Amino acid sequence: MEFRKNQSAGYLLNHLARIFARGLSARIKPLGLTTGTFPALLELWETDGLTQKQLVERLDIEQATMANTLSRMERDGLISRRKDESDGRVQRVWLSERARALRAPAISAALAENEDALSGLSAVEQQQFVALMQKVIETSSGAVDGER
Amino acid sequence: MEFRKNQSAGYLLNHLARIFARGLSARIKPLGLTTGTFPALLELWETDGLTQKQLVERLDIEQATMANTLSRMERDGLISRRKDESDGRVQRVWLSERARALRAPAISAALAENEDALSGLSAVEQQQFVALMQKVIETSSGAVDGER
DNA sequence: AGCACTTGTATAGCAAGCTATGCAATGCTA
DNA sequence: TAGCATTGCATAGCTTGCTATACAAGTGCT
Repeated sequence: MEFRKNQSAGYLLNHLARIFARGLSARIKPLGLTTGTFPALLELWETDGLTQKQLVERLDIEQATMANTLSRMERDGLISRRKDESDGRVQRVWLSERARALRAPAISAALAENEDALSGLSAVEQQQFVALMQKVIETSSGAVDGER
Repeated sequence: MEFRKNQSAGYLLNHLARIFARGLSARIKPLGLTTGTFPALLELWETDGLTQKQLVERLDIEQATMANTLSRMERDGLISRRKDESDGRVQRVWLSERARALRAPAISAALAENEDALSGLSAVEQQQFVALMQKVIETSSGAVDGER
């Protein structure tokens, strides 16, 4: 049985994701942010007032995880959740002033982490890498419509 | 501030790692295995009797996580941990017969998941993708000596 | 209108990741 | 040899991911 962990995409992806997450976590910790809040914040910075369901769909994250993440974010003063006016089941998520103020430093941290972690690749290789990842995501069953 | 999540390596890696983990998890569940046990099993299938510390180093996983994972594996009858003969602090990890018997089906599952998830890439692109990931790992501060 | 079905969200539980801490064993130095 | 520093591992706690379940609100059908 021929199996080499460093030839396995699944193994390498898990390892890389952990490396990046550690790096990002260290950079955003001084901002009082954690990695799990980041994707949600990215969406909300673009469009405030999204429903939890919209976040779930856009980010391909399970509903229960999102509910828990949003609870923590509300606990930490990043968001508030308010019931939608026309549908009593729906919660809309609104950013706090604090969260809005964190946009620039948080994004700087993420860009710096990406730059740092990819510094061993040439500019062309970096583009290739990103393009290949995009393609795998688009062609996998986990694809989220309109991911861009 | 120009930030697009689908241009961010960190974001894409987190997403891909989750997609692969979901797929692998579903495939190894019937074997009674979970994704976190997989890397440790891979190492132990190659070399039985490794210490926890060796596993931690080889896999770039934090000691506490490894201790907990090994506890669960022992609970599930996959391994046993025994004190080293010459150093009272050291625990050596030994595979059970059950774990040995799971090697072939588990590796088949992983190979199938990789093949499936990467099916949208050509053979050349797949090689490129793996090579790029290897390179990022090797050049990052998370590199593990002799990873192969 | 009443009921069955669907939808959106919260909660419980487990795994897997990390940081922090504690304790026993070992190694080093005066 | 004794004291201190270091090492290996277990445990606590939190976050982040998933599956499963429960409940209320909403929708659609008869």
